[in-house]
Amino acid sequence: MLFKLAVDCIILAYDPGDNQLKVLLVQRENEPAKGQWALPGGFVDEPEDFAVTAARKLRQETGVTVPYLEQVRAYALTDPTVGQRLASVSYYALLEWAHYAPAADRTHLAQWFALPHVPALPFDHARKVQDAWQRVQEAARNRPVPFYLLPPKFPLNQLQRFYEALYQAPLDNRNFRKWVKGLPYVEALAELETNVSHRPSQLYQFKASAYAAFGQATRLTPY
Amino acid sequence: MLFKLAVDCIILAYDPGDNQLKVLLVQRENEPAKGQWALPGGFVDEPEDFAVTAARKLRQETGVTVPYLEQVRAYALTDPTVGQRLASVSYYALLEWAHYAPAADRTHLAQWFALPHVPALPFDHARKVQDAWQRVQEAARNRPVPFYLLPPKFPLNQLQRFYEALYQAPLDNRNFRKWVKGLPYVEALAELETNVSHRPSQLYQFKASAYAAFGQATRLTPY
DNA sequence: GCAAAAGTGTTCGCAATACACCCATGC
DNA sequence: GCATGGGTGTATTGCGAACACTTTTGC
Repeated sequence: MLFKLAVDCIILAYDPGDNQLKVLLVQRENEPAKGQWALPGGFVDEPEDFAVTAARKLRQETGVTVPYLEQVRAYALTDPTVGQRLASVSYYALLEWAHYAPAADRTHLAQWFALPHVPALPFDHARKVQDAWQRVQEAARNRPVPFYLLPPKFPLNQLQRFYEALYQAPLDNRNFRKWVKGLPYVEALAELETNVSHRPSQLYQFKASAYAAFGQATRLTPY
Repeated sequence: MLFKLAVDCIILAYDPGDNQLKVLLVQRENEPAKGQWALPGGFVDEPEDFAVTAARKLRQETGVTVPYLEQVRAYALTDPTVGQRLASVSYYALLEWAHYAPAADRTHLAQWFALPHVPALPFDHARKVQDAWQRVQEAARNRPVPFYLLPPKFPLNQLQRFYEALYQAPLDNRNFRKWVKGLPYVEALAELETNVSHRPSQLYQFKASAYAAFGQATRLTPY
């Protein structure tokens, strides 16, 4: 028994404009579900690792090049209208918001949607988005996820709002700052925001070098 | 491009005899890797969910019926000698040691191997075992994994040795017992071990009813 | 001077860790 | 009575949680 194999990409970015985690969707140009918003992806049609296929499809459809893709899981397509046997493997990627620069030769219209407000999605894409989101939440407990999603320099309150968006829960500002200051891989810069109509915030950055040693020892998520 | 899709099963059980987590392997009866120990599994050849296929293959090859299977992830088979495109999806299951009762009509010789000492495995099976083990370790942080692996009645020290086997790390006996006694879903029985040449241990059991409420709140893993 | 967001300390309770000896049984 | 594994308590420490006001800037 043979299968067509599809890959789906859940591209996530943190929009500092409205402090929301967003997922990139494309408008389908073919049946089924033509015209609807859906996850970018496509059928595996080259003898290469699925992640490579996923990155290529993503590049074609959205014009975005992502640095890496992390597998979420495989799904047996349950749609009873498809006669042929189908399976799909989904991947998530974390993208810095400012790096979103769709190439001109993309084949689909792409748009960001805030995670708690994604539109109704065809097939099992809604579930895939949920699964991926949950995986990122879990990943953030073991790895420095915000490193991939925040700009190189950021104020602490932005980091806090990122975590609030990721876990959809408010955090105590003082406890949060206390926690961050204990982290070995976040360092303060001697630089302030400018041109804001309120007290300017100090900027921070991630120290990539300090990551390697951690992951087990220090707590990576805020309270 | 079409794929043959395989499923692989990582069946885990806790052997109270030597206090080790073990994985069930079968001896391959066909090429490639004929005669070697490998994970039970096979090609998906029916239009059904992969997990169902996995359970059926498992039943055929080892004679074991497992209550459920949990997906680990999908793999693109990287073996360059296979001309045809192959993918595989692996599943793990947790089995109570005493429930291992292979049916007579099984097609392969099956044997348990202690997790830290699995033999060299063909294909990418070694990696699959490692991935599955890690997933079980993670699952134990959110779900009552020992419930599936220990007998209905067990002494506390057996539970401790299970956790020590799972995480390959020694635990402090007094702290462990203190922790267990705080769990709402482990209850002491008015029953003792018998016929042991030392002080008999008290038996405990899991209270299935108390699981539902937890998973987030109470810490599920020992120190 | 006012609006808007940044930044700052302390207290309390509990959970995590470390640690050494007595107990009950079979032989 | 001795070998074997089962069982017990306390003190310390550091982290998680709760909580309200002052500071700096642009306009």
